[in-house]
Amino acid sequence: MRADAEKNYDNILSVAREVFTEQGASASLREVARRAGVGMGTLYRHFPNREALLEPILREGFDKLSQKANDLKSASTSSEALVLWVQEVIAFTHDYQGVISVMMSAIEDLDSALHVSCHTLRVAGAELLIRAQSEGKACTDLSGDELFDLIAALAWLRDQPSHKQRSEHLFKVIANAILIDAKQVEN
Amino acid sequence: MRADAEKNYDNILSVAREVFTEQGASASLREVARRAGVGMGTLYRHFPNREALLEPILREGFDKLSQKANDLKSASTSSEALVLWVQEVIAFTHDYQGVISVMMSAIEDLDSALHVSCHTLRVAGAELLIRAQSEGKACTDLSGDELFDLIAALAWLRDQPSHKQRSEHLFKVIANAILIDAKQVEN
DNA sequence: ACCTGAACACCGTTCAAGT
DNA sequence: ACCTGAACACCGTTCAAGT
Repeated sequence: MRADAEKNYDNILSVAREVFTEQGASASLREVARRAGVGMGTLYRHFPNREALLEPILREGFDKLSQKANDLKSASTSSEALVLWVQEVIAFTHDYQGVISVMMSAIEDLDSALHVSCHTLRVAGAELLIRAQSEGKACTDLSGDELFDLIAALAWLRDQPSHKQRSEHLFKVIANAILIDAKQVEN
Repeated sequence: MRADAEKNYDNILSVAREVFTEQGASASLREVARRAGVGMGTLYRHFPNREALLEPILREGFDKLSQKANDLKSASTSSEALVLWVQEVIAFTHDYQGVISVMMSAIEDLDSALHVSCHTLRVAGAELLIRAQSEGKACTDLSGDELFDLIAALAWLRDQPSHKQRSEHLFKVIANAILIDAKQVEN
């Protein structure tokens, strides 16, 4: 890549992170180009669509979440690790409002630029679930895909104008539904 | 209202129902005006915004759901009534993809044309919950508002491209989490 | 009273023209 | 190679002009 192109690429990306954080994952791409001081064609040359632009931004966060999953495996009990990790994922998606819908579509769409990273994230969660299940700490009546659906539903709820507090209580209700025997997730 | 105006009003409404069913709750209003054969000004005169247009359409469905809630009170046990009604609500919102987000906003926004109908619907659900709770069939650890949040989260999940089957199983997992002692919702 | 449709300010996406 | 920005086809919303 030519030096000027690389500079544009990096600049667009860092502006996009800003704009998506401020205005959510469906913010105007024109606004990104404007703030980055490049023409629309330059943006489209580097990132052919919105998902291609979200990909490097989200992947960075997803990688940290996968790392976190590994850390939790050694630092916590299997059920604690599961609960804490799910909370981390929800908190992360909340930084880019509306991104959870994009992720849910990407996971179904093999051609999406986001497909691989989203799939990888889901696998990281499934591993924590399987670990808890094998220790008899989580319902075996739940698949990794279903766990991800639950995370998505809770993340969506967290994005709604309805109170954050309710969403936290519901998180506990659902956590207690999928965990076995553990002392109840404290109120 | 003048006769020609009333005719336009009715026509716009029935076209809107069609379009929202086909393309979801955020379908193009221009498209509605086009299909109804009226100018944009006419549409805006009768319905100053999208929610005003959704209101009569949704209210009709909400009224049926409230009726259904009453019917279920006499026809079923309190826990069955609750579960069946929640399923009805989810099925209804699925007819207008994306409408659940609009409903969630409207319930927070006192000025929304949809506020009253959404609030009423939530109260109907809360009554079924309270009834089940008073008979010891549902967790007392749950408010009517939280029940509605759960319904919304499940409805959102149902709208995602991810499999319908998973969303049904998760429904059972969550139903069993909020009901007490009842024989498990069958698989 | 009520209706029409052009006008305005946005958007995503493409592509000829420039360097 | 890469960039620019006008062009195109959409959108929601408003409003002067018509009946």
